[in-house]
Amino acid sequence: MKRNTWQRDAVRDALDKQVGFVSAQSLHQTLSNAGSHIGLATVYRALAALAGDGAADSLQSPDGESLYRACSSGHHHHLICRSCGLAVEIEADEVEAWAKCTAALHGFSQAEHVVDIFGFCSACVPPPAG
Amino acid sequence: MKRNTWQRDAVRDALDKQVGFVSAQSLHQTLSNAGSHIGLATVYRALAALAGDGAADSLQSPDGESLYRACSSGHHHHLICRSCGLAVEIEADEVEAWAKCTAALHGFSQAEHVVDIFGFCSACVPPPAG
DNA sequence: GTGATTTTGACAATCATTATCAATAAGAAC
DNA sequence: GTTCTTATTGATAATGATTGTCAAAATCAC
Repeated sequence: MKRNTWQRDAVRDALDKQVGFVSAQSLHQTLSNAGSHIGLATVYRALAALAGDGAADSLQSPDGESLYRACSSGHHHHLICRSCGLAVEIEADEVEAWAKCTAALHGFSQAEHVVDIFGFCSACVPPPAG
Repeated sequence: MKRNTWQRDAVRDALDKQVGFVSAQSLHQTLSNAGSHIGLATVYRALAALAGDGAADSLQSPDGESLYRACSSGHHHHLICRSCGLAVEIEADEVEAWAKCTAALHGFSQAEHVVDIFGFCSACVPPPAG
């Protein structure tokens, strides 16, 4: 049976307070700074559990790190600022339909899609192109 | 000045022969098995260079590994089989337009998008749904 | 409270990737 | 062809995120 622990709550709460996506490492730092003595492995486990339950979204940063964010509900996508981490949830019915259709057309089953946009938000100065 | 080496050619050739996406590690294995004494770090460098030149596509697997594939040209997306690695290049003008528009709507600049679909191709038996 | 069992946490282990740096080799100049 | 400059290689160490281990602690049912 699944048990409730203050650690899991702490992770959930901390994730809720984040504006954008955060790594497990970073969230552990945040919790530690706030005085919590939670273990790093526990943060990893809690985040994985949240993601599994659909209570959190996870994605891979371009650097290959796993990032997490409190998830409002259901399946959706994001527009993520490379600089400040700001994440905007995107309604993408259009893309959902396209993805489903494309997968089916090619005979693919159990298709999951990764659709995210990384860029610089209006508040962040983009570095010189080139 | 950029110099030509057999190592770079070997990596390019090996990548061309692959059906789907491969990791740097895996490509290095392949080359080694074929009798090549190329170094692992060199494979990483060559792949990064190819990706930088637009001669290869790279993406992150759900496990956080960087995968590479010889790239026909331009920007496109993929439908990737989790089992056999088969990758189908997808024309996604629709999604391109959507991504560009969405980023602009929210004031994002220098937007890059990640759009890939992972699933099981018709030749591969999907594991029992959990 | 008691007991069965899940969960935690410190640390070791793993794994992909990157940095280091002396040795090598490509290409230019002659 | 020889010589020189310097980009490139490769063996290995270093890094850094993530996962495994397992005894100790905490949770929930009773």
